[in-house]
Amino acid sequence: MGKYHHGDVRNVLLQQAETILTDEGPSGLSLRRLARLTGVSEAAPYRHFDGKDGILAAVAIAALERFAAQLEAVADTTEQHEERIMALGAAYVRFAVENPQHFRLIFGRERPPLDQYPELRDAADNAFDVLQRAVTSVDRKAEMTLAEAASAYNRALAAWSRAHGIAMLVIDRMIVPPVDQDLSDFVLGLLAEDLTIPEST
Amino acid sequence: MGKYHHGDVRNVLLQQAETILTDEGPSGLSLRRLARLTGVSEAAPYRHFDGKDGILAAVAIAALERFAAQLEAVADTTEQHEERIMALGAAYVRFAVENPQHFRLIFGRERPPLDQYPELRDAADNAFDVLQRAVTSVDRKAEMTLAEAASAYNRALAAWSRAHGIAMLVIDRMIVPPVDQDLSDFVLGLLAEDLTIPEST
DNA sequence: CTTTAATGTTAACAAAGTTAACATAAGAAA
DNA sequence: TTTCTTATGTTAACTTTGTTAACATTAAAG
Repeated sequence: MGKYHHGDVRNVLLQQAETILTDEGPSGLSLRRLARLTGVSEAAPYRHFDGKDGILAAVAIAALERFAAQLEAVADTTEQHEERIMALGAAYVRFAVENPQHFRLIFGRERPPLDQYPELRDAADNAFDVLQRAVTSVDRKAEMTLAEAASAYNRALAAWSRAHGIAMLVIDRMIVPPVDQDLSDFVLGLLAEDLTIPEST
Repeated sequence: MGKYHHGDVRNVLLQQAETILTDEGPSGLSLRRLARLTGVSEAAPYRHFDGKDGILAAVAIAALERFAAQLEAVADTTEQHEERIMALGAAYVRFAVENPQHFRLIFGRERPPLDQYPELRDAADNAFDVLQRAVTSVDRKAEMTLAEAASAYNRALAAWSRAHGIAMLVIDRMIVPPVDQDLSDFVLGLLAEDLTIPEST
């Protein structure tokens, strides 16, 4: 009975972990259950990953790479600067809504410690670099004064935190986007919203 | 030996749970450890709470009440509408920074299900009502047209999500507030930041 | 004083993460 | 080919946790 060495267990485990995580989130992912579902012994995953955090890190890295790629695609296809900021915000929220568990894994407390998984740290840094480059228009940085650069950085933080807040509140169902409106339009509306007091007529 | 009935175990448990949660977060709070630290048998907490979720719910309710009280205090002492929105945002972030674990408990996945703890749901509803009332200036609602009311609601969502995003990214250390600046000033700066493109000089 | 409800206790169970000890397969070295 | 080593699996154990059941004691109601 060739139960030993059934091929690339590592990838099958990762794939299965991806499925479980999508359905039940990081805390619902049990290594033992994962092993059983994969049809392998309960200790087998430890041959391929550094325990549970190791698997979560691997899934998080893959998620961050998809996230970064989607953001970059949007940034690359949007010429106008302001428009690009908005489009990035919408893409950011869209990723969160379409991949809530992955989004939570990327940002939440279940994320393995960055300093123990250098590749995870790199993946995270890269994704946020994409954001920041796109928002601060790095291609013009050479011409910027210090004050301009500082202002650009603040604008990046503002844009990021707005998108992040919307994403979080939506996936936590504290905010329910209107069903009769496109998600992007809803997000763009919130991003563009101006908090200064409207003129009293 | 009067080991039985040492007084109000419930409150001692709650207090101890509060301490543990502050240090280690909801997932670090183990019922058994809590019982041991409290000097009571490991099953005793079940006499006073509906399991782990019950304790978390109790802590979350208390936290939400403090949260709401702090927001309300700020809302009440700020006259000007725009200024009030900003001040609320700063207070929102301040609570998160000063009580990161409680903030996470209120919003995160470890929060017990609202539909199983009606008091928790009430506490949450109340806190967000305080926010929304303050932002939409409910005292003028009678004079509003439908369009104005919709716009006010959108402004409330925008303000909320901005504060929430800053709060989350700061407590997750994705954003590190400048050490040489007051936290509120930093937050107010981000809230006021305008994403429209700056004039090219 | 008796009865009962509240509150504690100990003991057990299942599930999870993890590690150790052992088994087998595959490939390198002889 | 035969042997040695490494990678990969397996089983079995240990610890911690959440939870419940069965039993004990106290406080209060009747």
